[in-house]
Amino acid sequence: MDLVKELNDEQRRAVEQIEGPCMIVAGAGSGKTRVLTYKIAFLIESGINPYEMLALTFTNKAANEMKQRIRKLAGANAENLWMGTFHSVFAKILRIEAQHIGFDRNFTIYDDDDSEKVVEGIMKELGFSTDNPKPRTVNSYIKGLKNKLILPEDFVTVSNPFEKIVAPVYREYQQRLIRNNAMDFDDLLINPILLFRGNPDVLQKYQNRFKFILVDEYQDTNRAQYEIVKMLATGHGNISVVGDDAQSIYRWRGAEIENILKFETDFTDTKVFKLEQNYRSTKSILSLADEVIKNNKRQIKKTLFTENEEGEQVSLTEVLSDRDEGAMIVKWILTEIPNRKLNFKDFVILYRTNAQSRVIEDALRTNSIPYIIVGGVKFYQRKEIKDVLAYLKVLVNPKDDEAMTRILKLRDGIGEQTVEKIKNMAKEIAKSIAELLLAMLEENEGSTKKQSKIEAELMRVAGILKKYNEVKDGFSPSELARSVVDEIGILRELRNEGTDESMDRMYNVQELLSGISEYTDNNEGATLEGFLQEVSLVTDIDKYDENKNAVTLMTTHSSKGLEYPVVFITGLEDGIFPLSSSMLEQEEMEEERRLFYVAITRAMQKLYMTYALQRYRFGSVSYQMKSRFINEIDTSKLKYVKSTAMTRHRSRSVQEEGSSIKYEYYKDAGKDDVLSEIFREDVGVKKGSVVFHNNFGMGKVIDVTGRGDAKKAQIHFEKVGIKNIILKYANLTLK
DNA sequence: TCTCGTACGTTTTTT
DNA sequence: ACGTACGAGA
Repeated sequence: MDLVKELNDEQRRAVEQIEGPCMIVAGAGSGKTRVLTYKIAFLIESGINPYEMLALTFTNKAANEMKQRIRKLAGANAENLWMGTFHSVFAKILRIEAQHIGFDRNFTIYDDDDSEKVVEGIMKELGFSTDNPKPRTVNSYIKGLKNKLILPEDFVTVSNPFEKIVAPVYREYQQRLIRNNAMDFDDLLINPILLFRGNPDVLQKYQNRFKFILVDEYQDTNRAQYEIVKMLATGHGNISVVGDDAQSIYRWRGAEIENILKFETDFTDTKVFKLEQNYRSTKSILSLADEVIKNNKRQIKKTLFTENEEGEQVSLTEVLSDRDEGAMIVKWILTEIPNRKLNFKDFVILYRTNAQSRVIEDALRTNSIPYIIVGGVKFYQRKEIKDVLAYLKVLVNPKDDEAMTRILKLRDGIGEQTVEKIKNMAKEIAKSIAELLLAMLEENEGSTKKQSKIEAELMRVAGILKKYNEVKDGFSPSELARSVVDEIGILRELRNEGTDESMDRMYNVQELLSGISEYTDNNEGATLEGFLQEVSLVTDIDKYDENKNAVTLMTTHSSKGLEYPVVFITGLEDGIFPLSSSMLEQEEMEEERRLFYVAITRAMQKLYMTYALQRYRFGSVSYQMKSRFINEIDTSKLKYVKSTAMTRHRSRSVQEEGSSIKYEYYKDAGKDDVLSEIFREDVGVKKGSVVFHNNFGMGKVIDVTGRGDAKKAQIHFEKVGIKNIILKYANLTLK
């Protein structure tokens, strides 16, 4: 490992700073990951046992990538390193220490949907209406409290009517989770704190174990994460954090930008390193980013610079509609690919909300451009997947009444009423539903009493549980899952349904099974518990394969930490970016601006930005104004174009009263329609015309062959001689 | 309890 | 545009 050669001076200094608190403020594209991985490798080379290090990242993907890189640098030594997201690392620790805080080690992890269901159930039980406030509102308020580390017992002196509902629900919610032997995402961070507070010896154990702590994306840590880090680092004080306050975009989830702003005062004798050289972007992209972010007041002072070339001007385009936006992007992709010798995978299309992806997908699909979409409806949140997982969850954790409720409701003839009855019966004998049903099964054994249909169904479920409880230890997770899926006949059921959606669902279940097989094969001694935990904590971005040759679509949030040669930032409209609900408070506006900054700084070579004058929102046309962020930048430095209609206008007039915009929205225009519209420049390309090509310059057309997509021209260029050009890709201009 | 129709609200962003 | 949640009727 040659630190001097691989790193710049500041990076190297940051890497070599071994002891004490260390804050690395790393501007976008400044080699943050590089520094972090080298630092860990350097620690290992300096003789520090990887077993004594804890590295915390924001996504599993970041953790896996870093692990790989460290392995390359430090070899097998790196194996015992603890590296992962806060959530996964502390889930692991909590399983080990579960008994100290009243849980079993096989606790279930509840996602947001699960939490909301629990909240809804409690609200009904306590006699609150679920119309106003909605369970969802109450749940997210509770999450907010938990993020701020306000426990139920701290939340008693409440004043307003809303909080008077929240307080008892919150209280009961936490108790319910303990009863179900379950933790939600926030508990995975709060419970370590309770564990450490209540058990100083346990805290000491981990303080002694983790002698070196490194935290990535420190600007996005919340109160609980901050407390954990502080507790663990107390004593040795060997804590390195890496982050960029300008890229803090998770305030809504409880992230406190203050954590990074006050790090220096939190930890005495902090060494601060600022990575200010950007290796990613062109000068023109970086200067735009700078222009945007300087409108924010609160930030750590730093000046980003780059030695990269000036590059092409950033492009800003006004399009008429969301559809035009898609068509425009298609056009750009098809011209950039030959121009820059790029592949589909070199492009990313960013948007503020997932809902915006749809129109863009349409444009890509009609033009046969391969794409992958990150985020949106998550695989493990799908109904059919949750249904199967519910069985596995109950087998692992028989106290999980939420999963059990789900199972029961799937059975024929069992509905709300029956579940209510069963729940109450279980409550009376202080048992979980699964425990109760198993006990009933035992009792009924050998009895000849005639069962009602409902009883029979209940006993069938109990029978399945009993059967698999008995054999589960001898089965691998994949064998068990396969067998359970067969038993409940969900694949057959979905196939018989025969609709397109049901077939999709069937494939999803099959995909789940292969996922479990893969997990079983890749992890020695794989357990069902392990798989379920992984499932709860992976996200789309973790599974995202950058090597697949396809255009990527994702939200700006998901793009953090990634880079692409060509970036499209779409929907730069007031109300969308910045999002309207964020336009009230100064703090939130600054966060939106940081998000815009993140989007800009993903780009390496070329950045395209677009806004549409109108787009479909909530099923009807809404007229949009360009983003206020655009007014904050000097558009004369950009290539600013107001485009004319791209897509065919027909079939539906959407002109509205009082609007000066007459616009007919096209519908169902086929691929050829769009292409010929987009590439209408091509129409005039014929023998003898003089044309201009972005790469080759001026030339004269010698011959034209083929038609449609395959239309080619033989052109004699002044500079490079004769070339055969596929017009579809070339974007020639007539002179 | 289920099934079908309709009305309604949804769109932030994610571990 | 879409999914879901709820009510009426079976």
